[in-house]
Parts: sequence; C-alpha cells; structure tokens
Amino acid sequence: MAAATIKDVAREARVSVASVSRALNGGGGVTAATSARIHAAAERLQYIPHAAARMLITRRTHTVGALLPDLYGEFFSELIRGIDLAARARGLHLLVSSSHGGATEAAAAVRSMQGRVDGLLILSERVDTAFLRANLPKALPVVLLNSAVSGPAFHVINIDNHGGAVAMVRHLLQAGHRSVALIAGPPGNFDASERERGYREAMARYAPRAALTVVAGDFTEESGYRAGQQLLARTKRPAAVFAANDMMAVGCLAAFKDAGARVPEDIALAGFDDIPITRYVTPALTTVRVRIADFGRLALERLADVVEHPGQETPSADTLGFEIVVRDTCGGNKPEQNS
Amino acid sequence: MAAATIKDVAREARVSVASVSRALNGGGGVTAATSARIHAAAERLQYIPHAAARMLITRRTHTVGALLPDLYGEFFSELIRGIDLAARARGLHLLVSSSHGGATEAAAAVRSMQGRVDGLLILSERVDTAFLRANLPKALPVVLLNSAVSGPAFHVINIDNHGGAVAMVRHLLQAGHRSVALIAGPPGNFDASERERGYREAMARYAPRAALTVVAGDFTEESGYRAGQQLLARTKRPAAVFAANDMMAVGCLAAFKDAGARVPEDIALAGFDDIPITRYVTPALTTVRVRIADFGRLALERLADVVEHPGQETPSADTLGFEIVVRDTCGGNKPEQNS
DNA sequence: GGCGCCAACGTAAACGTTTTCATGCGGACT
DNA sequence: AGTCCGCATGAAAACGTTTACGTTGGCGCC
Repeated sequence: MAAATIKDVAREARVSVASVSRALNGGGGVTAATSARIHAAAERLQYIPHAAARMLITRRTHTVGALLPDLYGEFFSELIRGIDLAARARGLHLLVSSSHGGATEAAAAVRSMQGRVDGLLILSERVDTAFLRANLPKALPVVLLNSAVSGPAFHVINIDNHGGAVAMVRHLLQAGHRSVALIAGPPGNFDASERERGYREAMARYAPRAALTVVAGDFTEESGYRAGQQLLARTKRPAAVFAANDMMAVGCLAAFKDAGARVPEDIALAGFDDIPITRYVTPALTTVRVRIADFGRLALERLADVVEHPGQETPSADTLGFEIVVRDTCGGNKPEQNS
Repeated sequence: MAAATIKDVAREARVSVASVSRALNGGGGVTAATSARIHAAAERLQYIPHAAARMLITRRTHTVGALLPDLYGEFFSELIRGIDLAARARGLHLLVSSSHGGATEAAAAVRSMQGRVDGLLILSERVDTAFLRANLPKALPVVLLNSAVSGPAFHVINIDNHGGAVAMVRHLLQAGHRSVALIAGPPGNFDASERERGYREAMARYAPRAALTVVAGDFTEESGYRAGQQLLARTKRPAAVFAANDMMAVGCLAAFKDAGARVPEDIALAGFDDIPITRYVTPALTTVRVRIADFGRLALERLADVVEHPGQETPSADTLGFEIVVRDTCGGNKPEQNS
C-alpha cells in the first residue's frame, strides 16, 4: 500500500483535489464543514503531502544549504547547532555539505544543491566574488560567513576578528605587560590576517614604542608549541603572548611549561575563540569569546529574510560581537566588555 | 531569465527531451554524435536538472536524514563529520535535524522529512519500537544508532558500551587497584545503563570479593565533581574510580584536586568517550575511546546499503569497537586493545 | 528485391501538487 | 421580481523530469 496522495484524500472526503489543497494550506475558500471533513479524511489516511511535488510547482523547498570547509572541531559543531536551532524555529530544513577543499569541489557542491535549497550559507576560504558569480545562479540568495569578500554584492556576516584582537592586545598592555608578541595564523587565512591586523593596530595605538614580534603558526597545537619554544629562545622575551587562536595558545602553554617558564608570572598568554578546552588547561586560558552558535543563528536568520523578501534588502555586512574572558594566564585583572 | 530546462536543451540540440534525458543519464540508446551535441547544448545553457522534478518521478531523493537529540559537544560534531564524509563518498546529501526532546517533536520531525529523504539515521533516547512503528512509513529504511531497541525489526548500530566498561574495569583491577567505584550516568540512559552493566559484570568476574560502589551522576561535569566529593568522604575510599563518561571524570578530578588527593597515587581515575579535553587536563585522563566518526560512517554505509537493496538485508545489529587509551590517571601501565 | 529486425529517436503519459479560471448557487439590493 | 455579486467548489493546466511505447529508417538475409 503506497502512501496516500491528495487524490485519495479528495475521494475520501468527496471533494476535489483543489479543495483539499485549499483546506490544508491556504485556509481561505472552504466552508468550515468541508474543511473539517477534509481534515478528518487526511487524518484517517495519514496523508502527508509529497514534498517533491510541492517543490516542483511552488519553487520553494523550505530548505537551506550550508556549505562548510570541514566539520572538524568545536567551532563547526557550535555553528551548525546555531544554524539548526534557527532553522527549526523558522520551519526550515538544513542540508549540510562539508569538506570543500578546492574550488572545483565547492563548485560541484553548489551545483548539486541547485534546486534543493532556497538559499545558501557559505563558509569557505576559497570562494571569492569571481567564483560566486561564476557558479551561483544569480537568483539564489546567499549569505557569506566570515568571508573576505566585502563588496556590496553579497550579504556577509563576520566575526569581529579585528576588534577582538585589538581589545585583547589592549587588555594585555593595560595589565602592565610592556611588550606583546603575536603567534600568527596560517598565511592567506581571513581570520588570521584580520587578527594580525588587529594586533598591529593595537600595538601602534597603545604601545607605539614597543617592538612588534610576530612568529609564524598555522592554527594547530603543534605550531603553537614550536612558536612558544621560539619565543623563549629569543634574547628579549616578550612579556605577553597573544596567540591567534586557542589551539596554538594551548600548544604554547605546553612549551612554556616544559621549559619551566611560569604563566603568567614569567610570561603572560592569551588566545582567541574560547573553545571549551581553555577552561581545563592549567592555568585556565584568557581568551576572546565569540558566540559561535549566535553566529550561525544570525546567519540563518539573515538568509531567511533574504529568501522571504528577495532582492529587497540591500546587501549588508554585519559583524558579530565578542567578549574578553579573563582567566588565569594574563596576569592582569581588568575585565573588559564589548558587543 | 529563468534556469534552463530539459526542453531548452532539447530545442538547442534539435532533439526530443527523451533523448536529452537518455544522453545525460542512462547512456544507452543515443548515437555518440547526438550525445555529444546534447552535452554541448547542456553545457552552453548551463543546464542543471531540476532536483524536485526528478525526485517526483524517480521516487529517489539521493538524500538521507539524520535525526539527532541535540548537537551539543564534540560527540555530535564527530558523528556528523563521519556521516557527512560517507554520504559525500556515496553521492548522497545530508539533511540534519536536531533538538528532539519529546516524542511529539520527534514525530513531527519524521513527518516533515517524509518524501525528502531515502532513509533515516536516528539517534534518540526517546524512540522505541512502538514509536517507530507508529510514525515511520514502513517502506522507509532506517538505521538506529546507539539504541536500546534490539528486536529483529530494525537495523541497529551500537557503541560497545558494555565491552568498553568491562575492559576498563578489568584494566584498573589488573593495574593493582583492589576496589573500583563507579560514577553512574543518568538513570534511563541507554549508554549509562550499559556501562554500569559492564562495570558490574567485570567486578563480578575479576574481583568477586570486592565491594560494589556506585554513586549517582548525570553525565555532567558538576555531577562528577559532587560524586568525587562523596567518594572522598566515605570511610572506605575506593582505590580507583571509573566514571561513566569523561565529563564526569573531569569534574571528579577537579574535586580530588581541590581536596588535596593526588591522582593517581592516592586514587586512580578513568573515564569513557575520549573527548579532546581528556588530553589537556592534568594529569591526562585514562579513558576508553570510541571512534565516533567511524560510528557515523558505518551507520551511513549500512543505511545506504539498505536503500540500495530494499528489504533484502535482514536487520542486523552491529557493535563498534573501542580501545582503552592509557594516560596518567590510572596508575597501571598495561595497555589493552580490542576491536 | 522484399522481409524483418534492431537501433535511434520521438510522443505522450505519469509523478502529486498548486493555482487559475470557470461554474453554479444563494442572497442582497434595486 | 430580476440582476448582480460574492463565495464555495470543480476542472484543468502547469511545474520538469523519466520512461513505456510507438515510429522510423537502415541494413542484413533469404
């Protein structure tokens, strides 16, 4: 016995399919009596409208797609959680697709989502304006997450990498540390370069005479460890270290411990992201928190708005707030807030 | 200019729509020459088949759904990653839906996925056989993850909670600890009860004369902290503590530290899950690892098989392997392996 | 040279909806 | 009492694809 169709319901309720559709969807144009009869029949037959047929005629899928570079780690877990929560609240389905290394792969993913989604959330290093223009049907609403493409062409929502970095460096300086070194992220990475820009700007503004120290890193724990060793080996040790993300800060902390340097007495340390681990290392890591779930939620809501009112909204660039969360690795005790 | 349809391609290539369909999908029944002409035309028009229309006629969505209770934490991050990887490898899309507290909510989720997916991955405390029979169209392939429903009615894949617990308790005993206490998980939770069953069985088998000590917990860090305090307050302290999950072990470790008890010298400790944090607490936590990404991958592959060959496979119950990962909280040094 | 067969291709039905348009009917207003 | 309007309802088209079936043409074989 195959699933019941709208025709079955119509027959059962002794009306036409049109009336069934009206009674179940629109609401208008049907007597209360017939509507009740139709609902009863639908209930009896366990009728569930065929999604594909509806999509075909309606041109709406009630689904949004999320294109992500990878799903590794707490960041994406939280991001998806936020997106999913918001989608659920709006009655939207969520189609996820990850692991888009190259541009070709991403292009294939976009193509394969064609017609299955009403809009797209894209978080990827690789996509730029040219790519989007080439691969996106221009009718498809898109919101870019944490993307370097700024122009007025697309909706963008970014984490406040720059602001967070400025605030953290300022916090370290105000805590009394004369010099602050940076462990940078991978070259070419948007988050990394924005955080480095924030570091440089804050140093120039709040400690114009201090030397700039930047050692390389790639966001991994190992690179943080190596960076920590390098920093200790220098003749002029910095008073504080700002790692461009928490994983590197954790690695750096291990290097300091192994070398017998006390944190924060001998050298202060701070990270970026506020991943859960930061609370459990000893001493607990000072870092800048971004509410990732909110990030996802915001992105989905913006996308949903664009889907509802196509072309009305002028592309906007939002930036998500952050907080400096002071724990035990930074020495000072001046909490700071920003949102 | 709307998206190109198959008719546009047919006109462009001066053939019928049927030939276009054959050339692009099946392969058979078309001359090489015409096929080339069709492909060229499709390329020129940037033709992408309308997914919904295809679903409607084909009755295949090339999409699987994943019903999850929540998306919080590293566990689900990894699970989704594994599922997504396998889905991508099979050319399937992934529709996720989380936050299903109650049964009604889960039922609604199942209904709303109706017709959008070829099969369903379900991980939920609340669903039992009765629920599934009531809410699932019996044609829809389903694979249950970590579920208590055993019967021969559904495909099930479980983590080896029982085996892992047995192995860990045995490991603690073999490391020389006379007594092992358990910090239990929330009552009614499947994982929790299986792990407790493993604890009791291992104690009965390997330390039949030792007293059983079970204190309550609910998988949260706080409950682990409280349990740790309770255990220290006892007149007869256990030599080792097995927490039913890592978060509780971490909380318990904090309680021991705060009370001045040395780990593992004064009291040994072990967890379950191998979440990333376990590597970063001091001392690093001994635990039992389950490869969650593999878990997801396996589940999806089984589901894909069922989708391909409907009704052929007899419902199977698989169990995923585990490893004891020995770190610094358990005192002994006898690694053990099992898969 | 006629017959039949096979491959290539076209025609049209079908999938399950939504929606536009037509139809009929009752009641209110002139 | 006749006309008109509005409202509930039904018939049918449309969405874009796949596929069963029919048609054509060419070629081999007798």
